[in-house]
Amino acid sequence: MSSNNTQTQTRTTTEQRRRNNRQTATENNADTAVTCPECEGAVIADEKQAELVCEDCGLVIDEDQIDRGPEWRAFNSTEQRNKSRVGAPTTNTMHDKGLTTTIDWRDKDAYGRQISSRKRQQMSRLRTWQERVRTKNSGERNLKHAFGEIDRMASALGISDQVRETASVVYRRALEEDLIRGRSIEGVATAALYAATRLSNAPRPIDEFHTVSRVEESEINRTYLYLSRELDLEISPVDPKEYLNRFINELTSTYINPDEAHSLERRATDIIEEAKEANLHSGRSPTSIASAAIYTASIIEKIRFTQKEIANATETTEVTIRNRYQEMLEVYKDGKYHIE
DNA sequence: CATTCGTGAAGACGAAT
DNA sequence: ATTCGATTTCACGAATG
Repeated sequence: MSSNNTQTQTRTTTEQRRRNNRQTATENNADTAVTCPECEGAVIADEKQAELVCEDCGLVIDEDQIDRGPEWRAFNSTEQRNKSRVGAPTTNTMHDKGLTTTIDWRDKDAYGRQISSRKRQQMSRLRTWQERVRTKNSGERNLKHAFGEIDRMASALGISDQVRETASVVYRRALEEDLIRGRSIEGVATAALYAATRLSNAPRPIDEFHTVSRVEESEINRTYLYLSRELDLEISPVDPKEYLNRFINELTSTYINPDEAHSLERRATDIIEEAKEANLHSGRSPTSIASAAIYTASIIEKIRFTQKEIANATETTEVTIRNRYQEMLEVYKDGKYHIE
């Protein structure tokens, strides 16, 4: 809150100063009125087209001027009120875009004179607080950026608000524990979102995140492991059943009716249970188990899908399905289900 | 012809050293 | 830090229907 205030104040004062400057500038212009070299008529400045034009004969005196005036378009209600966006140019090279004040470390005044010890002490205190405000701002900015990313990715992947919330909490904790240093904001944001889906028992295969996040898959994984270790996130291994819903929806929405989808899912759930009994799941990737179970279910239920179709819908490959589904079928045959 | 099946090479990962 | 073993993926060709 208070940091926000400081910032807006800084901005307003800069703005006012600019505005004053601008006023004196136009006054100066009026004093040294230009006349047209052709007809001696008055020259008017067309700021919109960045031209100096003679009012009488239309001669263009000077063009391609830079328009230093305020922008008169309004982008939000605040801007609409002041109809102005002037201020110091911002830079991305500084974490606060250079909008905060910087206090020199030298104990000199503006004329280079040594300042009194009392002033020196005051300056020292000011520097301390300035640094506090600045770093607080930096953290806030970091969060803002990260939350923006999280929101964007979550929208793209259709992840629920509740999971986003969790992701934000994870990210905030990471920031507080200084785990971001040396890592990209986007990387940590992605990892936090991935962790959140795991924490909320709504896991997504990690490569889905890669499609929306510019960050390499390996980095997402690395950062995720780091976060979960450092933050003691208690994340249980993914149950392949968690994937069934999504995968089957993905697979069936265009092909078959909801009833068939349901029986497919029930059967696949059954198969996974059996497979777990037989310890077929340990060491294998949960997505493999899920997709192989779906393929097996599709055979049993006689709702055939090709391995290729399932592989596409489940972020695995046909080969992996092949390698898994036969042993699943074996186990399942010896269990409740008997096929001819 | 599409689908399924099998294989070897290569990469990633975890556990062990 | 390296090594080893299991898993997954890729690219390919053969078998099947």
